[in-house]
Amino acid sequence: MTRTVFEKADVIPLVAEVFRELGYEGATMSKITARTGLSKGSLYHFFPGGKEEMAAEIVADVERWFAKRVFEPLERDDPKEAIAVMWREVDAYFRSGQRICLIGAFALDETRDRFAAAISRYFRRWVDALQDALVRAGVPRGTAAKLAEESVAGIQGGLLLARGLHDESVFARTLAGLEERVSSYLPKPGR
Amino acid sequence: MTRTVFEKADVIPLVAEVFRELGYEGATMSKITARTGLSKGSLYHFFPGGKEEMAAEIVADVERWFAKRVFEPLERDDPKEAIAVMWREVDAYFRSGQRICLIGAFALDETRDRFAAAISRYFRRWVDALQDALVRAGVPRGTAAKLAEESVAGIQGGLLLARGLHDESVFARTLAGLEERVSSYLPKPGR
DNA sequence: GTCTATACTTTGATAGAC
DNA sequence: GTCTATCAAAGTATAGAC
Repeated sequence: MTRTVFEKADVIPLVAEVFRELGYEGATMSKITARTGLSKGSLYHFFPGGKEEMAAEIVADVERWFAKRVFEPLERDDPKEAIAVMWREVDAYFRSGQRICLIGAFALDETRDRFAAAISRYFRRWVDALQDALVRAGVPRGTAAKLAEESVAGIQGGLLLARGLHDESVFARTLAGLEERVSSYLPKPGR
Repeated sequence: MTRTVFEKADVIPLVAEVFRELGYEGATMSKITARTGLSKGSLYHFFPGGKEEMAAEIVADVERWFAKRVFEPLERDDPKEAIAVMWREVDAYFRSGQRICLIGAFALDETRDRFAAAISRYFRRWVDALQDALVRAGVPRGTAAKLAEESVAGIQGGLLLARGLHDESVFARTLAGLEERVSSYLPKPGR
């Protein structure tokens, strides 16, 4: 008999995928046990607070991932390079449009109110970090603010439309279009 | 004693608002009765098929609304004028960012699979109608395709980001940015 | 077309054995 | 740390009176 023993760090991404696919309300305990292979006993062992605690930890985990791979580079590294890294990381994270943004999905219904602070912090930091990088790259502040907001919204919209149309290539084109547009505003050898 | 008697046509927008706010799974019968004031008896009278039938009729209703106010004008009327009408109607429909797109929200989780055909038809027609109008307005086909996809994705992303940030002005800026961008591609007195 | 009362299922959560 | 068994609450849906 094979028995798999998990640590919490292994469990989070597993459960996260279920919430991502089904949404907060759709992710029932029985669906989570069925799709992860973990029993209710195990799940409540890791998350005594139940669903709410699970989702909160998942949101925090997503936030940490983006902070490390996207936000911090934008805030700290060479801006043009960090922006290039962003397009690459975002494409990989969302599996070129096959995956949606869990935090974006939570934002759309009243699930938002449960995690309002974390959700707005996530989007706020993304927009601000991108804007900051653009300014450091030489883009005027006002233009940078517009481009940053447009990019984050565009990414979310591209994911949504790709899913709605059952056509992941929509996301690839969205990302390529945004990258080209942003690049055209970068001074020097950009355009 | 006041007793309100409804017709189905009055009930649909009422119930639609609950689905829009709570999502398909979040919109439980008791929440629907609580928020609409209609009892379960009335609801099952109008929708014998229960939740699934309600949501299907709501999706069809949204589709009809957009067909009449947005898609048909884009397909039929003076293209530049129809595009201008689109920005105006979309802003009004989504209450300048205070409301989200029910069909977009359905697209994000597995609710999509229940209504896959209607959802993809809605987005497909929107993108195609806009592209068609742009072509008729003199924009090259490839550019028009890109702009149309970008606009529909942008609108959805703007709604999502506005909600995530608790800041409806994001949607106003998104819409203004898209309109300006699209206009810049229109020949003649556009730019 | 409205409603309340009821049947039955699923849900979230707990207890306790291994 | 894993699991199964159990419970109260909430879920969908139905029946039938007005």
